[in-house]
Amino acid sequence: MQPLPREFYDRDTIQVARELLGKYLVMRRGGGERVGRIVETEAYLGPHDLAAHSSKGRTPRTEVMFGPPGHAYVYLIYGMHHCVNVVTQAEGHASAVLLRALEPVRNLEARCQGPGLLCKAMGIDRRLNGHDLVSEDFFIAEPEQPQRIAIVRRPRIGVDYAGHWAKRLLRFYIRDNPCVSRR
DNA sequence: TGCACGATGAAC
DNA sequence: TTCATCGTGCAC
Repeated sequence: MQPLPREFYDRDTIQVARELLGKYLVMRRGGGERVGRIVETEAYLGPHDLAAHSSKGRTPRTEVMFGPPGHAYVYLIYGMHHCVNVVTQAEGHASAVLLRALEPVRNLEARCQGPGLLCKAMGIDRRLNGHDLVSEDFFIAEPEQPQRIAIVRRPRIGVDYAGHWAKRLLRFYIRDNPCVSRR
């Protein structure tokens, strides 16, 4: 399995969010290899998107979002759960795609439906913030035999504070997949 | 220096 | 519906 090239991430964020569905998230740190199939994502469209962390401006926390594409933006939420995003588009664009749920493929026994559970199952924490996904130990790859999928669009979860941005259909998931966090 | 509040998950 | 738990951004 080959890591997706940086050009994959250096594109329109909605396009990346859709195309990440069905891809494999691979973790080769700490011994064995853990692999999950991405079944649910959300797009965060830069500083003007009031639901995006980058709407707060360039801060120590959001620094990675403002950086080059293809890097992991990992943060702690509610003091106890981690969430992982992939940075998209050109440096300074400050957009990203949140990975919300996986379907277990290899060495994933724990449930991984929801961004916090996904990180727990894959062993992702803030030490991986800024990690380059164009690498050999933590990356995203095209599966050997890609499946044909139907994509459902819904409003993003937990962003009711974001005004009209909360209504945008920026959450994507694989139709009828049982591992999606919410219907 | 203090404080309100989450891109959540689990229990009740 | 409530709560655990703490880093972040912003008010003072």
